[in-house]
Amino acid sequence: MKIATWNVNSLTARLPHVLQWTAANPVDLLCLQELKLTDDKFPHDALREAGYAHCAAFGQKTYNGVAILSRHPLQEVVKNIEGFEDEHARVIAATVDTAHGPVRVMNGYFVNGQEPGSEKFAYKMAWLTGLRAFVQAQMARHERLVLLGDFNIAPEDRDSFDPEGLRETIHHTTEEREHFRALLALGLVDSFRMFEQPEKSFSWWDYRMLGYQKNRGLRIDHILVSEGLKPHVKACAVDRTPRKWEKPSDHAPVILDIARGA
DNA sequence: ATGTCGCAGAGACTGCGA
Repeated sequence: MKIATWNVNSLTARLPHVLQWTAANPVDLLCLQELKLTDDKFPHDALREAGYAHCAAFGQKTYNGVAILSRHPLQEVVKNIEGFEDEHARVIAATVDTAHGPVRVMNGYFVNGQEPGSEKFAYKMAWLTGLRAFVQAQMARHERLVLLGDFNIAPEDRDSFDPEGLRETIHHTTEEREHFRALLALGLVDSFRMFEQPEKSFSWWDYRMLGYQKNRGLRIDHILVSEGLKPHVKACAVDRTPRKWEKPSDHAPVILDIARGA
């Protein structure tokens, strides 16, 4: 079974990319962030034709918005963080049945935070604290759990094209990295780091300054798996292919491969 | 230091968020 995450930076603008990518990569679940559309505009028909008959969407106008596209039925859909009031649509969770039992999938568009010291950074910290409590509660109920999405955190120096020059700037601060480690401390594993990866592997590149062409990127899109799921993980990789297409999202998809049966 | 996007509400560009 394959599960992917992709910040599409507007599903309206990127629907052709999603259809082209899923045609070549028919993953079982595709978790999207930054839909930038309301639920009444969600393209259910086009996605059903692409094989995703079971979509759970949580959108809003202009900003944010997340969705889980699935080839299999979804159960127990939850929107946003239980116990944390939020005006933004940033989290959607659902359960999918697999050959080795149910898997809980939590898809998040984490707060960007703009700049350390800003109000938006304070919101990012509060949001991360709220998310952690919610993930902990979900983990208590779901042994096999995936937390994935656009974390807007580069966890380590090797996840940034310029760790020295960008030290303690947004995505790189000690506080953000401590939040990331606190999520791992709940019993989650960064599936990407379970495997050998190319040097300078990133998932996001700025549209400006030829960021992609110069590989000036960050690894901020992650797939964390619970200990109960870890033995079944076969692979995790970034697919840079759609970042090279015309009018791309600034993010590339990350794909997790989980063994069937087991 | 921002040379890029996408969106909204205007008003044929500007501001915002990333």
